[in-house]
Amino acid sequence: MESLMVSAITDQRIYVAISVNNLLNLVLISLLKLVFYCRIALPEKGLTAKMENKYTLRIKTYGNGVADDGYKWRKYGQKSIKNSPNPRSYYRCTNPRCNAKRQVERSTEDPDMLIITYEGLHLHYTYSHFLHSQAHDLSITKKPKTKPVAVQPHLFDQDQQMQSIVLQEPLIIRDGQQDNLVEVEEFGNSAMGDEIMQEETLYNNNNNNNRHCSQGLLEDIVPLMVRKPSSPATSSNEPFYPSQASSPSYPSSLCWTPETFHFAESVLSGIV
DNA sequence: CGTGTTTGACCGGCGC
DNA sequence: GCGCCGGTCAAACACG
Repeated sequence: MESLMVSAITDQRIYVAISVNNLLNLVLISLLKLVFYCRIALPEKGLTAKMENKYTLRIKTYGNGVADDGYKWRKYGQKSIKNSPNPRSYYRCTNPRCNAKRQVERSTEDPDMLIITYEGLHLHYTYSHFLHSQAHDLSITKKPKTKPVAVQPHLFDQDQQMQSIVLQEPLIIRDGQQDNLVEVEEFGNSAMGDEIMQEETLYNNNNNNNRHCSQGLLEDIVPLMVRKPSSPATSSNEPFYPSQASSPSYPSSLCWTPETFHFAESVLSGIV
């Protein structure tokens, strides 16, 4: 089983396929620009209806491994694909209530690039989210032995788009007509390769004076892997279990300081 | 023993 | 109808 050597990552690129054809999406893109200095590329047209609930992440990694996205996946197949030297692995969410799937494939052009295709919606929080809410005791450093219980997501009643967001789906906001490819390139990312203990140490060190360092708005709309690409992503079956008590408090390389937030707020107010 | 991976077999869609 | 190909199944196996 592969394990991601996140410590080797110095320049992580995350490509996120999302829909951008409404104001909310534009706001999101603006946020991404602000936080990640991301470059935004318009998509190629012609994505079919088949792509509904299907979206692709392209993740630049250094070393072998599959980035963890906070969900727990079970591999159920692997196939060699025609005209591709790299096999494609098929994963299914281990939550029995969840029909989410993903395919992981190494890019033919760039061996360091992983192409992760998500399909379906998660009907639960990420495990990291769950554990955030569960881990009142900061001394928790081990994986829980019991399987995490699915938590009912807070669904917005009328808006499927918002369901995707709240469910912490990979970054996607869908309006059904036009998909854009957003390339998120994070510069100077630090704190790579943290072990959980190191995370905890970081947390404890920053706990008092860095509480303001919440991820704020992005917390709810950017998936774990995007929010926190420096998370100690392990193999796909060993999800990242942060030791922090609550997600807004844990230290992240994508620290969302009040200054950043106010800056973004002002920019966004300009947009809106 | 429980959980997850591996891998060959099987199935269904699609093009010819 | 046939063959190709991608996706899935499930038994065997590995591992902690």
